[in-house]
Amino acid sequence: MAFDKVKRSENYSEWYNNLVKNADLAEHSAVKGCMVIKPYGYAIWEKIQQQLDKMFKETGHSNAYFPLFVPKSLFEKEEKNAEGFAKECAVVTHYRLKANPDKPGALMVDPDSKLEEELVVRPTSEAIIWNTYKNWIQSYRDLPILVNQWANVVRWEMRTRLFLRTAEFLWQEGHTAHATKEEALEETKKMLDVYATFAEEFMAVPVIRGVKSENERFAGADDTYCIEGMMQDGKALQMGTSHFLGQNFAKAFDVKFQTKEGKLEYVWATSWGVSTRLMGALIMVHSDDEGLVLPPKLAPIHVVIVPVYKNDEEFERVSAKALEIKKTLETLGLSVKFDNRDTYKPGYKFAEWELKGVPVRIALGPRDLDNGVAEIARRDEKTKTSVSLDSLHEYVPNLLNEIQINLFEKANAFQKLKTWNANNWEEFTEIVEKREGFAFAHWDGTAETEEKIKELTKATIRCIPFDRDETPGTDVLSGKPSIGRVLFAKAY
RNA sequence: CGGGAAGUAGCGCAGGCCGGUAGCGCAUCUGCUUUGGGAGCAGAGGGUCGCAGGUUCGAAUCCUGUCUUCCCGACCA
Repeated sequence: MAFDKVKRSENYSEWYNNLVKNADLAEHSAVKGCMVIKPYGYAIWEKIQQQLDKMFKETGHSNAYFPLFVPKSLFEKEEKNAEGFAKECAVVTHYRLKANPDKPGALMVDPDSKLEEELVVRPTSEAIIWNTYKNWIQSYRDLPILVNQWANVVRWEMRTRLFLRTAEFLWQEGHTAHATKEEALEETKKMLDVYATFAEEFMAVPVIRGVKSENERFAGADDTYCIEGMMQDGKALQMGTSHFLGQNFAKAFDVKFQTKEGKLEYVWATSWGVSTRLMGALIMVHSDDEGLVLPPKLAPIHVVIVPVYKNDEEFERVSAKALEIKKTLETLGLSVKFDNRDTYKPGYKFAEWELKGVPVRIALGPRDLDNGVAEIARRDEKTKTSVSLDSLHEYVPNLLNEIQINLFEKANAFQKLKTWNANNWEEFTEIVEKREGFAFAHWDGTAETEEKIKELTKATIRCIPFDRDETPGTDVLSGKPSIGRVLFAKAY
């Protein structure tokens, strides 16, 4: 185990990279831009999946699975969507290898195995799904269709970072079909709320909900809703999107249904997704120089028990009590690890479990047993207290709740601290470039101004918040009239 | 995809200019002593120097190509 000591405040991106590797979350693979998610990192992703999946089911959705490959002819049907993704698609052109006659032991693509039609490796699944939905939908009785899939997708990125942007990543994509525009809009909003609730209540990350500007909108959508979180370097991270697709895909794939009145109409669509990028957010929002800090609700291990002892006899004594505590806490639904490795000293274990972000540590030694207590350390505040053994079954669950709340409140306070109204260009550049935070500023609503601001400062419109200040004003750059403030920030 | 840097033991690095067959710290293994914040001592094991060519009697070192990573830029539904 390596314990790299690059401080968060000194080099944020190096700190992030080291943390991902040292906490055993993920590593690079032999494939450019693709990562290996290691067991501990994957365990966190599984917690994320389980909770989201539950929330999807509670809102009436079912899981299904669609193919990895999309025939090019289907992919290109919805023009804007195809255009948007064209530059980053992996394409399968052949289906066979053969021995290379010039190089013993080497293989080559068999030129005789060229596919009649190229297959696009899905960067997203709208095309294959809408081609399928066409067969599923005849009448209003077939609607709505509320389907989600957990899958991998590929986007050929030029510059990658573990979890934040990789060529292949894991995500879920919901794809729904509705009889009316109102219902589809309601679905779009509902799923964004699911994401926001998940981010705030489970990841302990406060998010700003809003609509994307036309520039930032999903290609093929009429509207894209999003949640945006603030990382500890003041940059924004898009943590989830929900798209109102209008009738764009229904028209492209000719998906019509017969209404009660017997008329044929195009169906209305939504799609929504979150990805392994959430892992990046989780890491960047809470962690510190000691390593990962996990909110209890997503921690694979809630409590680690570290025994302290001098000899076999003491170990036996401490061990017996530790196992008893483990059992008690597990009965309460907690995940408890008893670190009884004899090959490491307590101090080493403390540091290791801190690196891995385990929310609560219980240290237990002979001295504690004599006093009927255990030493409880919380990862978020790095404080320690002695707690009576008799009260652990109440103290620990309460502490976990407190940590969950504390992490959200700290993140929330940080976000508020680093968010300002920018009333003129000077203030705007000061906030975005020097103070490194979020700026609520007036925007004239044009793509030109948006582009220009991006060119000058690298800040983009993260979203037009749903609950924005709608006091009219003048654009921070162009001086033209604005009907309300929008959220600007540098983004990942 | 453009500019810069890097790749040598599991991890972090030295060696490279001036070619002679590889070293340090941590980790690992064995033994003893240890164990309340990253243990000590003694001994041991582990590397075709990213990969492929080339120059040379001889290449980690020089040359060419290639792959991967990092930083900056362009791109990022």
